[in-house]
Amino acid sequence: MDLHSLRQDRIDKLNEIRSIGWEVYPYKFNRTHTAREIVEKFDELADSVTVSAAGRLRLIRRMGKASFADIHDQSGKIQLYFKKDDLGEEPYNIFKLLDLGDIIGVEGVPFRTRTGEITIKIKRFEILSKSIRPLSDKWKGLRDQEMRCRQRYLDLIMNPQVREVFIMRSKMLSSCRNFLEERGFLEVETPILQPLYGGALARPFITHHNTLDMNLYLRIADELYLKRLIVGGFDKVFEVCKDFRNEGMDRTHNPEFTMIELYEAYSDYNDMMTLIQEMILRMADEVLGSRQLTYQDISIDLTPPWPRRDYCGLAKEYAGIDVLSYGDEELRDCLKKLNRDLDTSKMNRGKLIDELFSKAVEEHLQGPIFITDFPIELSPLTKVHRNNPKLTERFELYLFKKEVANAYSELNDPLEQRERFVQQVRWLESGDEEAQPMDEDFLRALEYGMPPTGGMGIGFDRLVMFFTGQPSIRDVIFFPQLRPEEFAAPEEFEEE
RNA sequence: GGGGGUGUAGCUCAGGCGGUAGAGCACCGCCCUUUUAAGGCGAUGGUCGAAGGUUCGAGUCCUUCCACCCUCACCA
Repeated sequence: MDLHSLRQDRIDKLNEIRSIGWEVYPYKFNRTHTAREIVEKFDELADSVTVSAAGRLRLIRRMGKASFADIHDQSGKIQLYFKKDDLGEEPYNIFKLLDLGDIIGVEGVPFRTRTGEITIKIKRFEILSKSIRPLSDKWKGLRDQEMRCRQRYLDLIMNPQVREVFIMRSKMLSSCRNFLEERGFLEVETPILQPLYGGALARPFITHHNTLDMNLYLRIADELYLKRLIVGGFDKVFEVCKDFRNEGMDRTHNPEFTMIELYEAYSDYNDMMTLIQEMILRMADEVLGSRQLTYQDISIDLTPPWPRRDYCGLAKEYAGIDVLSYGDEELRDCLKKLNRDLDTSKMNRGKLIDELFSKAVEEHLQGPIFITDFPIELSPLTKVHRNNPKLTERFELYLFKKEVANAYSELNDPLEQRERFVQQVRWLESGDEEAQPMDEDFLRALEYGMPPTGGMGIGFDRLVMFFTGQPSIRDVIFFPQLRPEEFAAPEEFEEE
């Protein structure tokens, strides 16, 4: 049967049910119990109490004058028993017109079948929503990766594990919020549409405001706005921010993604290390109930303290390179040795160092591990290291060879910040599309004085991937970006 | 952007060296009043991703294109 006939079949049934006088899309239904509650409270309810429940019909086993069916609600599933003698002639005939996927409300008494399954013996039922499109295979579910993303609702109906992943995502976010709020952090909201972008090294999305007749950028990070709030006297702030970066997409990158950024006045990057360690442990304890994190057959132990290794030391150990004393040309040569196809001619010093590190070192960082004290070229918004002017007080946290957090002692010297911006602008003008533009308004804010501050950004989607064992970022974002689909309208509308 | 893979019924998948398109589930009909992916009998259902080409003949071979997946490049 082709889709059109299957759909038309269901529309015909819908009309037949209506013609008998039953409502097909009513306004409301009163439930007394969820599926799970009926199972949990079965001893109090059995064979005596009339309960009502509602959900989507997922299986029907018809046996002539009596039938079993399973409905699913958010809590789980419950079996229903429809018996012609109990329901009467007309309702039982209506029941025969139901399809898998319909949403129904039922009323009846819980009992246990011969085989021991808790079941509602239906006295009365209502159709709450008639489904006119068939679900996927009842046993195999929905496998097609593309359809799973495009029609996430169908994925959620058919594949119960998917629901669990997103429930865990939600729990992780609450755990995070609770953790920060308990420590006096205030959740804030800052602009997504920004006249200037900044706070990270990435290419932005550009959009246009008609009334102002100006281009606006979708934010690539919140950093510069949150620091303005620190200037304004909020000592501890965080934001759960959707950021947008106009770059490649793959297993660990979606154009829009979620970052948790937080800033704490009178702290430095050492405090941030302690904080993220406690925060992730809290999530692990609350959401996983374990401090072992297993991802794709690799297990890591989150028991603190997590090792700290400095950036230059790791570069020396794994690449044999002394990042600080090498000149640009020497760095270029080293990079050529690691990857001869790479075009290094347009790379500035920051890019060269960054490239070397990710080629030679990253693969060793199973984690949890803090990489500390990055070269100054990589970190235009970070305070110079208190013991070494070529370094900055910055760290990245790695789990399973991937960066999941990035933090610094925030640069609060407005004059030095201006110089760093000038360098970025030079790189921007020489073709580095990821360098940052000058932000005079941000500099003006710093000139009023920002306290010493520790700040951090946490790649939330990746953290969810690792906690839930999902291989792709697309599995932890409800509606990941895909190319638009070509749509054919249902046949009955095609002529109009 | 480079390389590799996938695309066949509503869903999940088979289709050897080119010879009339297959299964399970779903759907439809009949039987069945405690089933468990209920069962039994029967029927329907296809622009084989799209467009070209080779051939007497293409799901199968060739070319181009589209979408998705993996991988590399780039980034977070």
